[in-house]
Amino acid sequence: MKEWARTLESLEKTKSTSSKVELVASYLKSGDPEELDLKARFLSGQALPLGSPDPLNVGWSLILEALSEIQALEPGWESVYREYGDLGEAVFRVLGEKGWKESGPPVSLRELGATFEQVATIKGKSSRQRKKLALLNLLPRLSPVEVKFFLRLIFGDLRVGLKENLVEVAISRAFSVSLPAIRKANLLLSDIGQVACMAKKKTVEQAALIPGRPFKFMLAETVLSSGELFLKDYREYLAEDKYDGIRAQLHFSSGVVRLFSRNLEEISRHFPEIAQSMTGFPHEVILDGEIVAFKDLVLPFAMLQKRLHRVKPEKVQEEIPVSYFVFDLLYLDGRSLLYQPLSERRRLLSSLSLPKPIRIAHQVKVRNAEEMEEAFRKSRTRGNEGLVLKDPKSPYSPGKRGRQWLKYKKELSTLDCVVVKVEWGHGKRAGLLSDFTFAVRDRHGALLTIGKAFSGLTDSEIEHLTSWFREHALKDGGWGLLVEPKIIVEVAFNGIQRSSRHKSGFALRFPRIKRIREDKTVEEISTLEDAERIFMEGGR
DNA sequence: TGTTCGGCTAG
DNA sequence: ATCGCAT
DNA sequence: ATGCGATATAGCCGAACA
Repeated sequence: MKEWARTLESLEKTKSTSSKVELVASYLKSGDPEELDLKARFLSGQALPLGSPDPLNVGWSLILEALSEIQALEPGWESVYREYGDLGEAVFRVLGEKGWKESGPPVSLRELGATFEQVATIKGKSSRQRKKLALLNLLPRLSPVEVKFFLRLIFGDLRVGLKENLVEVAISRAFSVSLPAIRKANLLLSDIGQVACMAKKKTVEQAALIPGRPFKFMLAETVLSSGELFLKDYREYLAEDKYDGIRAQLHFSSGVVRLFSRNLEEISRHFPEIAQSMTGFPHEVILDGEIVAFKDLVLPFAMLQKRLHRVKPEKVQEEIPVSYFVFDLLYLDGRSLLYQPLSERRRLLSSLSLPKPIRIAHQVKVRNAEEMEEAFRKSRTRGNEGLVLKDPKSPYSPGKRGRQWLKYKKELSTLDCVVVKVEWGHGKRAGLLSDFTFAVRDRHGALLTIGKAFSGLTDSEIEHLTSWFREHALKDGGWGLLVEPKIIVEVAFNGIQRSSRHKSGFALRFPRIKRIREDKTVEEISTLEDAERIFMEGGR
């Protein structure tokens, strides 16, 4: 682990992408070749292989308990935490301060990996204690830097400016295998460790799509207007309804149905009606689509949410039935279709007759802005969010968010809200008040909170506002400040729903700050009635 | 039985 | 989702 | 212009715990 932590320390200090890649490439080539898979995986911030059956189930509270048992948390550690906005960094500082020395045999990456897998399998009574014991077996044997990255790895974010994408680049560099070949192998196998080993053995070309084994999903980018799509040359898009549900990949092979969610988790048992319907289907297929709550009509996402993660879905199966709207066919009877153009995949898809709760996604061709707007309106009428526009010639490029798929959604009206509470940020936002709770007013002028947002402002706006908030604090709660209701922000969002979390009785879905309204006063902000109106209009 | 925690989903 | 940096 | 990394929300469920 020493070498791993040293490498991460160097990465943390360098901004340049090319130096990072160099560092990682030489680290991958050095040391014990038996540990190559773990090196690649741990550098990507994954404690467990993607799609592992059991998660770690280790979080803040358990970590804090374990740390206090080894006396790693001196009184006052919280202020150190606030200074750096990162638990790993805070513990690193505290341990350094007290001259902490590790003792016992050093921890190898192999042992680290084995511990993670063991921790994941621990379940049942007193599992918390047993998980903690497993962590305590390692902690005293780690140096302060190792502890720092050990904790960050558990949280799944190393915060050194390197993610799996750059690890792929480094693998390509280290073993002189072309980057596209590495990317392709990784998307098919979803195992960066295995890909690193194959690169070393020069066998990446053997990576293939395997029915039953999930791979990364193709994602879409957002477009704001129909105008921007048809400005340039003549184009034609396939416009599909954008369903508001959960994305899923269905594999049907050797009589077995497996459904996977976007993070490659197997979710088959949560949707038995989909799995069962495929019994006896005459083709081997891999499908891509969206699982939606559906009862004659498409139901809102909130309904589907009640079915998610249910161990006994039968209880709600009748009340909240689901449909699987399929929009892509990626594999058919022994043949991968990933590199076939979308139009061809779609043609083959339509030729299959899929069983009942599985349906084919609504799709039309659009050639100009008018047709696109028309398709958009119709999609909304069917209860869907908008459109996904696809280039008919495009291959299926998993893991890529490219301009080949574009999503177009409705702009919901915005609300002007006043900021009443602000909280300290984390990581690079440490020391900045970056997280705003805001309110609307009722008819008596009382301020009722309706949401919390952090994105949408530039760094300099946040910096500027931080000093303003410091000067206009009403109360310091440690985690942040209650502030004078003077800063008005225009908030955009994707939906509004009833909620007990906020005093207004509503919560916004995906709120983000559009701009600061310097021209408005608190008397002029949006009212509870405004929120109710948007709610009634079907803001969901 | 109610509460806390961890993890998952969406954009 | 958004911003900002690196290339 | 593009790719990548960093920043975080609300709601819901189940499992473990008190």
